[in-house]
Amino acid sequence: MDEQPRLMHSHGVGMAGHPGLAQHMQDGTAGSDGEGRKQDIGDILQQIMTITDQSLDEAQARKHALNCHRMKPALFNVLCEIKEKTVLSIRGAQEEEPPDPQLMRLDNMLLAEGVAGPEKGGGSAAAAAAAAATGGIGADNSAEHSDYRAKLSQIRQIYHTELEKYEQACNEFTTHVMNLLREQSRTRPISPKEIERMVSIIHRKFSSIQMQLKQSTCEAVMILRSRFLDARRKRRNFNKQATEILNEYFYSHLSNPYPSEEAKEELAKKCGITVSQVRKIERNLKATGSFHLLSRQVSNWFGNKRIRYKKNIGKFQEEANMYAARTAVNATSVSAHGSQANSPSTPNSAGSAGSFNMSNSGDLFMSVQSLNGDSYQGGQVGANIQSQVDTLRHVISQTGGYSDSLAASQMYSPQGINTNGGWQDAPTPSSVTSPTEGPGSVHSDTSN
DNA sequence: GTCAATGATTCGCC
DNA sequence: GGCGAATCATTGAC
Repeated sequence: MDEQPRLMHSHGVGMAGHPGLAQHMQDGTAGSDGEGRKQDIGDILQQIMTITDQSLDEAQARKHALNCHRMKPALFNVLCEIKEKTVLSIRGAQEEEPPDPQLMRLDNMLLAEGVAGPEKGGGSAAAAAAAAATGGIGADNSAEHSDYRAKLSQIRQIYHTELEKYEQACNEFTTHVMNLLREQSRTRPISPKEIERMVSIIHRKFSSIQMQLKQSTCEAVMILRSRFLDARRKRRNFNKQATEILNEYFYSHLSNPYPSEEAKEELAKKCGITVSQVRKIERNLKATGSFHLLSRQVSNWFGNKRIRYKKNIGKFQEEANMYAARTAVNATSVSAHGSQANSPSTPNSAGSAGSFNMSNSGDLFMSVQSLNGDSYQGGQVGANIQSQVDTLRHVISQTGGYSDSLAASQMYSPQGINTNGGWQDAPTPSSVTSPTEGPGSVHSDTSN
């Protein structure tokens, strides 16, 4: 096989038309027998076209014959020209792609997280930034912090190792392909531009793999952050007292268990929201001027309670009975004492605004009274009658022969959940007091 | 370790 | 913006 360089640039391509062929023809083979040459070219093309239909041995033999053919250099040049034109037309549309916005986002995020870019404390800085962003992690969580930093540093290390591997693999593969193409250029027309294009394709492929690596790293960082910083991870069960307060309210307002914002705040205060939670909330209140956070946990609790109660009334029957009985006792007490409810001398009377004192854990009944609004509403005992009646009805029904839980659960339906699955008589939640109050009703005492 | 309970979040709807 | 519903994630009992 001849050893002349077959890269297209070395063939002096550039004449109009088919200069390679023309050159060959001018080299003494043109002019005399034009018909014979046409026949030759026709034969060569025919052989090329049918080469894939032949067996390997046959093809090899034909290939050898083609390589030795006197017209081969000219044909080779023609093919080079055609190919170059085609490749250039393809390339035209692919020049200078803009940077991928997704890749930019990933890069920015990795930089922000301290995974990409110079070390400069890397994970530590990111952990500190994350902590600052959440604002909820103090010195008491320094152990978790160091753990977080360690894990982030681990991610960073893995990311850089993998990145190096990818870059190395990319370079190796590019070199390999270039060598291969140079080798193949001996037997088929391959232009340097084509090689260049192939290299850029390889780089694009590897950069897409790199993007996957960056994506995975981002995901890992996100998971790590959620693992250490997600509020859900800080979940603590409410203490028994708080649960009882909330349950008292829920079951005593079963016909409309939608506490107003004020009621939620009041409940939140009265429940055992931890000191740190309260402090955090207070900080937020100062910073934002919003009072919604204060009752967020209460809202969550009621949201969960409503849906879980509705889903499985039977399961909550016993609990409902217990709280209903307490409230019933409360109601009975209210009825029995009648006017005394307004007496300033009565601990839970109007005179004791904000006297809802759950520190006296033995006085749940009192708590219910307060929560039902008696002590807030300045003697509007009647305003709370509806919820008391609700629970009384329930207790009376319970003692009236409902033994199976299904029947018992159905018993609740008319007073609480309607047939559509919604809460019956559920107007816009207004206050901590009975739903029978007007929509605009608010506590007279929210200073507590 | 399993599993039920439960607080918190997310999403779609109104 | 609040709610219901679904889901996640943790706790605590066993």
